[in-house]
Amino acid sequence: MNKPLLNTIVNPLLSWYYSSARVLPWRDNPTPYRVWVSEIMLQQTRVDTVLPYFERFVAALPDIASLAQADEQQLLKLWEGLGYYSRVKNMQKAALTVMKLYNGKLPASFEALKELPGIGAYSAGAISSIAFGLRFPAVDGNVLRVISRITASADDITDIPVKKRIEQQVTEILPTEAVGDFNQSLMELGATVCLPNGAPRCDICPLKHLCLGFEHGIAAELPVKTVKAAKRAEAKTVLVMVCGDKLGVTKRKKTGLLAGMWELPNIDGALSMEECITVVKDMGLSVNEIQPLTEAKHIFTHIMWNMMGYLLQVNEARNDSITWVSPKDLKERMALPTAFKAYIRHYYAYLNSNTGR
DNA sequence: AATACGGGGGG
DNA sequence: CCCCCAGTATT
Repeated sequence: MNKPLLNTIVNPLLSWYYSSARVLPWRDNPTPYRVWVSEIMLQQTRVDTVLPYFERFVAALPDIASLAQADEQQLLKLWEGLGYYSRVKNMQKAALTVMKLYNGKLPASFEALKELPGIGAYSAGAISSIAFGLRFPAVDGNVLRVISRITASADDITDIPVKKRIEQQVTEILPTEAVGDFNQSLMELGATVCLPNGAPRCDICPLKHLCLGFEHGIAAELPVKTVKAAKRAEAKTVLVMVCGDKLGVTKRKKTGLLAGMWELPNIDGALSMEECITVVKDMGLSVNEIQPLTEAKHIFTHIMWNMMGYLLQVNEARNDSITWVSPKDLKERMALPTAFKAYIRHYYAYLNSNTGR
């Protein structure tokens, strides 16, 4: 029913895209591998954040074969700070499948791509259209917002059927030529002009003359989304344990939050200095000095960590659970989540204050 | 249909 | 603070 309206956006949008699109490294040389890597990195992540990660990743792992055989810690290190770490593990699983089933080349098939771990409807459509020129839609948050505004739709875009309907609407207007460019033009408009949070730049929009949301003065009110659940708060006590110039780290379990990454040893709850000393002694370590550190907060999508920390100088002892690492190894090898950044800083500050003596 | 899963940028 | 982001997998 909106097809006549939506059909009219195709040519203006493509023209605008060819004159105004940002220059991005994965657009320069859109091999299937580079498009794949970029699309996975861009899941729930802004372009500016991705740029340095993308260049470093494809330089270290230039093809699917090298990704397939990479060490997991190397993968996590390349992804360190980018978040949603299962993305890179799923990419490696997919790379192994591609080596086995498709002779090391990504299949030029929407259905086959969507079967691969980490590739859902959006990413399969993006790779299909951008890397292979196949006529499939790539409907991300940008596109849901742009289409909602153009059609003045107040439907809740968190609703699965609504999302399916918009995918269908976009499918109907996909051009036969330059389908990848068209999909990107919709996203590009959403990312640079049809901005979220009630801040669309209708003044500079190439589609304002045909946008129903603009015509009715409700573009800023759209799209409609249901609110998400509140995040829970957790108290943590983080240990910055130093032995000589080495730092004590532990590895997180294989599943769940920050799976498989290294971290500073930490205990649930806010421990007093005395409780902290007891815990560390129970780990088989002897404490020479202890000093409370500043509090820190880290906010995940669904959890908030309220952290207290202690700097401890300890003697090395028989202990299976702690790994002692040099500053160099910490920097070059260990993948640490951003949540511990505040306390890692205390470790480096400690090293600096010691070299002065 | 709801929840788990990171982190950062901008109002 | 709150919102949202070139989403996917699991329950």
